[in-house]
Amino acid sequence: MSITIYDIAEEADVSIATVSRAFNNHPRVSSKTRKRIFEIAERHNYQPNASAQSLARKNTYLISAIIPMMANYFFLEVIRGLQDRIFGSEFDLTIYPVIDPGQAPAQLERAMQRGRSEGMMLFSTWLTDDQADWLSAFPQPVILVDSHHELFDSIAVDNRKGGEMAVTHLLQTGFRRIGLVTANLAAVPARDRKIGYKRALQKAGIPFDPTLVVESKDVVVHGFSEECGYEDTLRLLAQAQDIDAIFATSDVQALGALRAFREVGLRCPEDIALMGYDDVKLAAFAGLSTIRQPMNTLGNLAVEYFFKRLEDPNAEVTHISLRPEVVARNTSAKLG
Amino acid sequence: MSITIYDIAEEADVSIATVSRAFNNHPRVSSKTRKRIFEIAERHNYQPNASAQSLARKNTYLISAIIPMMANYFFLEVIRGLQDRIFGSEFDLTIYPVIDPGQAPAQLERAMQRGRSEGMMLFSTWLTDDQADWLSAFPQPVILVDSHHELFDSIAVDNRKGGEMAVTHLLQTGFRRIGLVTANLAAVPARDRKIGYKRALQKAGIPFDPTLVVESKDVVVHGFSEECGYEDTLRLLAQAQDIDAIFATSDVQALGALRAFREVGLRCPEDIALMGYDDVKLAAFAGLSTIRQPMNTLGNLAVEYFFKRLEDPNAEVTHISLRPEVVARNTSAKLG
DNA sequence: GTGAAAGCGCTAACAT
DNA sequence: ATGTTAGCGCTTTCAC
Repeated sequence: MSITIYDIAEEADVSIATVSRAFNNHPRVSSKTRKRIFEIAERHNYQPNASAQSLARKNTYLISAIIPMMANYFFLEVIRGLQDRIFGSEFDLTIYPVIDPGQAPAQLERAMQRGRSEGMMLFSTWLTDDQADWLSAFPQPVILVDSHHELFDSIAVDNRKGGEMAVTHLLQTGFRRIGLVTANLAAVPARDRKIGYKRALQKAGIPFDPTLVVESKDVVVHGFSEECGYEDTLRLLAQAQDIDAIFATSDVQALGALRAFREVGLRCPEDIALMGYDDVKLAAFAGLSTIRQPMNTLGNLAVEYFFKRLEDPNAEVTHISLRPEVVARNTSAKLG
Repeated sequence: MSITIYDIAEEADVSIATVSRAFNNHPRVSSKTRKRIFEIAERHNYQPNASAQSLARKNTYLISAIIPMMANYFFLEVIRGLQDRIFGSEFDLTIYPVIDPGQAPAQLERAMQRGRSEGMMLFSTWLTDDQADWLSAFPQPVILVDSHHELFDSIAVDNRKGGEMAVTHLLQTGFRRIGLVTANLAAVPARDRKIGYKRALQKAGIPFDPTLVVESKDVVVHGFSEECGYEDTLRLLAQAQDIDAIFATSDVQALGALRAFREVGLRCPEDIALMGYDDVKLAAFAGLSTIRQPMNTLGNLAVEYFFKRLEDPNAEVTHISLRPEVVARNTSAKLG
């Protein structure tokens, strides 16, 4: 088999304890033997066996992140935030990707297995109470990112506020008949953004008009796609009267809306304004006004709270709600 | 501490061996005791310790994938391909993200540590010979994806062919003075695509004109960015005579080119045509003609060859070269 | 400063 | 069908 601590010990004519100490930078190893050990290890390309270390130490120095990868750009930025904060620590990040929602439970189970990692960060996944109970039975920390449940520390962006900000921005720019192209309301973020939409109208004293709202019935990606945005926008345009602006619950949907506009010959923002949500790279390119989520911060804080929880498992549960930000570009520009 | 196989054994009044067998679906456990064991395990929320299992089995059932995450959309699709093929197997995928190229060596070392995984798939990373030697000293399989080195199995897309196809497409559509906006030639894919560019010209009997070429000097992302594409295109337009088309070595650069066109008042494709490379989502939205890489297939094959190598470590090294595909959209449309 | 030895939690012969 | 036992490769007391 592979070379072990025993082989090194034998060749260096010391005990395995000394070899182990040398590798763990234990102070009480004479620099002479330390040097000899390293030299031999180097020569044999020796590396400690991670499983054996974990077993003996009862520690893996690994953090699992479970990330649904449908929201392509969003999670990339979040991962960047994770890495920034983790790099330089003793810890290492491993990502369990979830492509199809059906894979989530299996990945959860794997990530939580004892001896795999110290705990996990779960992204953009809404837990049922059953799942939450199951998870909370584990001793390892679980941090929720971009979602919420009372049992776990969570870091999320305030979607209601974000929805409200989007619509308020449109109102302040001078638009009045504002439509909503929303993803499937089975998705909590969509639901929250819609609540924000209504709240903004209410604050402005504008009555809610259901003919100005279309909801995606898609269940695969919950309507968070260009195609859905395109179709739903066409539906909305067909049914709505005097509409002069649209708030779409994501940037990709908004891009679909833009395509729909082009197709029916509407200029944006001259004939109809548009707000997206997320601020993905595409948005800047398309000149799309949108609501930016602090994705890097999300990642940073996730690691932060993970470490906190690791230190003090009994600390009170913390919920952080970050504020999104309006990014005004072309599609919501004031006219004249 | 946490509950172990011993606790279960004691409570079920059997030996640990029986408990182990029950969990590993060994046939020779009476269904009565099996049931009892499961019941007790369930009650205590028992899970085997992964480190202990790996140590005893000498097997982790884990595959490491090292993925540089700068090329945002590309790797997403590849991961999808990986997952598709891996899901349902005994194996599990863990991703070691590389955000900053400087993190790569550390991640490599971690992923290759014995007891961590069965081996790794390394994405879009060109190995120096020293690195390759170092890696090849490990017994674990290493599969190269989107890059190439003679020592390892590799799966890549033929970038020379792709470059040639892009330019040939432009020529066939009727363009003659074709410029090249290339990423830093330190990046092997850029180099290969440029070779393709030259080859296409040569086959068409058109002499190579260096004033039609600009290369990014960026070293961070090697010029694969919208900003670089924008600036380099402006440079090219300033120096080139009678240019009627541009081939950019990536879609993001091409988007930058599009912005540059708008800025100097050039219509595309009426005044100048454009080809990108990759076929990211943005490309379809922008109506950008481009070269599509079979990203899903790349992921699928990576797993395929990983398993093959695991089965037969001494099999001959395989190099697969996939063919890209022309996607003709608006920016290379024939006029009139 | 170094060694001996007892685990860590599990698997897998080898018995019975 | 089940138990005994010897590892797997390492860490960590406790001696000296």
